[in-house]
Amino acid sequence: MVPRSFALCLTKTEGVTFLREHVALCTVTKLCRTILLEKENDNVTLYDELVARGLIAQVTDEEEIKELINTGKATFYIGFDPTADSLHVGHFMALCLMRRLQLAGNRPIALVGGGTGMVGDPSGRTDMRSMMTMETIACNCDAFQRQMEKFIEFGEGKAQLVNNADWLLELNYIEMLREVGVCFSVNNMLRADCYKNRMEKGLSFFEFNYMIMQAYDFYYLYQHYGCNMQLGGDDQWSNMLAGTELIRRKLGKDAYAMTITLLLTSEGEKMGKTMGGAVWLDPNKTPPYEFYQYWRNIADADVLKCIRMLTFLPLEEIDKMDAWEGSQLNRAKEILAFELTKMIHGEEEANKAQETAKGLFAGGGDRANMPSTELSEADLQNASISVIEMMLAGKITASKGEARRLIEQGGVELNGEKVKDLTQSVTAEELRGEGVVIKKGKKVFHRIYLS
RNA sequence: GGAGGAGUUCCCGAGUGGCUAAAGGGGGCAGACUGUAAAUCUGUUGUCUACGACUACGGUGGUUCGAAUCCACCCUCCUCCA
Repeated sequence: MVPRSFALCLTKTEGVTFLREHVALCTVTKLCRTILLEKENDNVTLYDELVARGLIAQVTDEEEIKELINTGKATFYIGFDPTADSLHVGHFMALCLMRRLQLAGNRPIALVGGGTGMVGDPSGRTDMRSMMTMETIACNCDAFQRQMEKFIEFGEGKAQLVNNADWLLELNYIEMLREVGVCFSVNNMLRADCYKNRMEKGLSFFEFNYMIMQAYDFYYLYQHYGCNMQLGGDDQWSNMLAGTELIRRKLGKDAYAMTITLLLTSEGEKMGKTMGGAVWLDPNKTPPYEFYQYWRNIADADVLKCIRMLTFLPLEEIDKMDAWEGSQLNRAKEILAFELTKMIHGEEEANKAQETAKGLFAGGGDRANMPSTELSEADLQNASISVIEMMLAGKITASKGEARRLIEQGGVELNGEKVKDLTQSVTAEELRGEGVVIKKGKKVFHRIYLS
């Protein structure tokens, strides 16, 4: 993957979008606050709500943590490793949780792993991550910060953003060993789940240290920011325990850890993966319409779980949906897709995506917002272009061979008509204005037009 | 440091000189059936200027009319011994 410089990512339109989204989010924030207030009146505490939503996987000390977060006394951190130039839906849950906790008065610390990113977490991995350059990491960290600002309020007395490069990079090896290394038992570390599947394939000493670095982060934040709790994905459990353990040994103090249930599909796979890779939060990497469609196409078995875990809809409302069956669930998918798109891209974009989808699947419809590709005269030959060429230009297929195959199998439509001829093409005239719509399979619509 | 083993297409994994763009499975994509779901059945799954050509079995050279298959060196990983 080619690292994109952050400056490049921020186009003028994105700046506008950003503002718009931010406004939309503030509305959501207000809404959530009212919901939460209502909750409090009903004597449903934050912790209970998190449990009811199925968000909590493991905790180190349930009673203490309950007390801490319900009373807004927690200062907690979540780490994000800068492995890409955008957050994806996997991070989304963590962001939502931060927000939930922040709304209840707790102080979030978002930690970007500029330092740990230099090593890479072996958890849940069967092979070593490729090492990233310093520049890539720094650029990714910046991008993360931008995106997080949409969800969490940063500032004095509010959420804070830290980068562990600030303290990890200057550590001295020998000092580190003497200070921290003595607190870890290799025997114990090897028992950790996250290393188990690496025992077969091999685990380098380099990666083995990841856990220690993460533990050190917690230790550092505890001392410098009064951070008393760490949140993370369930796959982080061992790394997080290492942190509480280190704090106990070095400082004789208690710190807590809580893991978030990993969002898996009913097939047991990590949510948010498509053939094109992850589902990103950055509209340039995953356009709102595609984002919407991802959730719209979710399996029956996963809808309610997602609504419960990811949206801010009141629990009573969700409980009602629980009774929904069969094609009624289709409605639930629509709600899920809409709510999430609204949270990430703003209400306006969510409406657009929904209308576009409805239009397309009901036939005809509004062409303006579907994914589209603009061609120029230079793409044409003799004032026309073949369907195969257009599919390639619109990145609907990866190769001409694939496009051919699809046409042969009857999987391509042009303006609602099945394409039967491999050489079929359209003229420049037809491409002007609205252009033409190519449909691949049942769900992929793409508009091609001439500038 | 020593001994042995492995590296094949998106993944797993067959393949020991031509019949191999490479068995089988998984995954993906498409068709039928549906609810933009799942399951099932069918087809398909390197690229292209497409009855042909080109690129591919860790890397680089070599042997041969011909190499994923044989040889040399190198790289990476695994297992056992120290």
